[in-house]
Amino acid sequence: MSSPCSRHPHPHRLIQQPLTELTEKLRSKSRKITAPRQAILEVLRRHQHPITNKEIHAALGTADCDLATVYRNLHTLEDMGMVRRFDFGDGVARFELLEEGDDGHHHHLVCTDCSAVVEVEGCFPTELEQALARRHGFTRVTHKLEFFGLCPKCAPAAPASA
Amino acid sequence: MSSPCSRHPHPHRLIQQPLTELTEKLRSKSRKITAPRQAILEVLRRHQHPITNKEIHAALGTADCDLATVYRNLHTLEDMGMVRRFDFGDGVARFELLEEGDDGHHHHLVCTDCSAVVEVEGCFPTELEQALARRHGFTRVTHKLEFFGLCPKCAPAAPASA
DNA sequence: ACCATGGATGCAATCGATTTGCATCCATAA
DNA sequence: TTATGGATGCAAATCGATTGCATCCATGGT
Repeated sequence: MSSPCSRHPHPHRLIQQPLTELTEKLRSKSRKITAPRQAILEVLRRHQHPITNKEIHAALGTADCDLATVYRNLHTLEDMGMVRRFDFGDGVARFELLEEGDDGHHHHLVCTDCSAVVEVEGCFPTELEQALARRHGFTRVTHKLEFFGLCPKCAPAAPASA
Repeated sequence: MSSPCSRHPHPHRLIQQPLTELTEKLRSKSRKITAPRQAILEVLRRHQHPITNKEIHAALGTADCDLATVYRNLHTLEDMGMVRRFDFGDGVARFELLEEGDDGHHHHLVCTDCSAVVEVEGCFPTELEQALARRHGFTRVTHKLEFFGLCPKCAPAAPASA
């Protein structure tokens, strides 16, 4: 779960939207613009990969706020459609800030060793999903999909040596 | 999370392998054949869909054994490749007993309302997975995929009325 | 600018799933 | 039959997440 690999930069999720626009969105939905809330949004804005409540809390630094407040705010932001929740199957929720108009539906390739994350471009073909829905009479069908493997830096041994 | 819908039978996962073969597999890997273990295997054998630790514990009935023992045994069985763990994203682990030679890789379509489960035939195209692995230098790439929606019995309103 | 008010926060307690320490037990091999 | 290491029961501990409650304060109305 530590991240030696996450050091090397992947070109993902550079949020262009300034903090002011984000807080404005809060105001427009009659949410108060508080210090903890702004700080949390700023942390999310700077992060390029899904981040946990605890990580957000740790990153808050000076603008310290209670961990429970972080949890509550992420629920709020999720309800507002400003962040998307991801589940990497390790029992910890992770969140990504969404740009205006982005529904955030995408997937990740996660290193099972160092937790390095690559955002997966493109998505699972929806035809299969629709066929599934039709075949079984389900409606409003969505899916959760994440890929797992060993990243280059965590690969077992040098491929060309020995 | 209750299951009004799970009543109507889906023709899935009828485990043919008798209990004796399963316990034999335990013996072959120098695992002791204890009463709790046999009872747990029998519960798993009868179940056609992923089942939680607590559900297994509840189903044990007479052959009551400690919940911690259920947890420990499912880890053991998972390590032995006899069961497969599934994650429906609700923070509870579920397990399916595997037939001899089955690696258990498949997916489910789960009703978000009543938790009815349909086993999804076929699997996500591995080409995309391999392309992903190649593109990012990952090895041993796998994936987790589950579908979610509303089952026919939980659908909002009668489609033909009103 | 002032006030009232409901949302927001801090703090501690609680919850639910899962794990673990430890003493005891027992299935199995010698 | 014995010893022995795995297995179990029980309780305590972990861990992520939620919640009750008193207090606070951002914001709208005046």
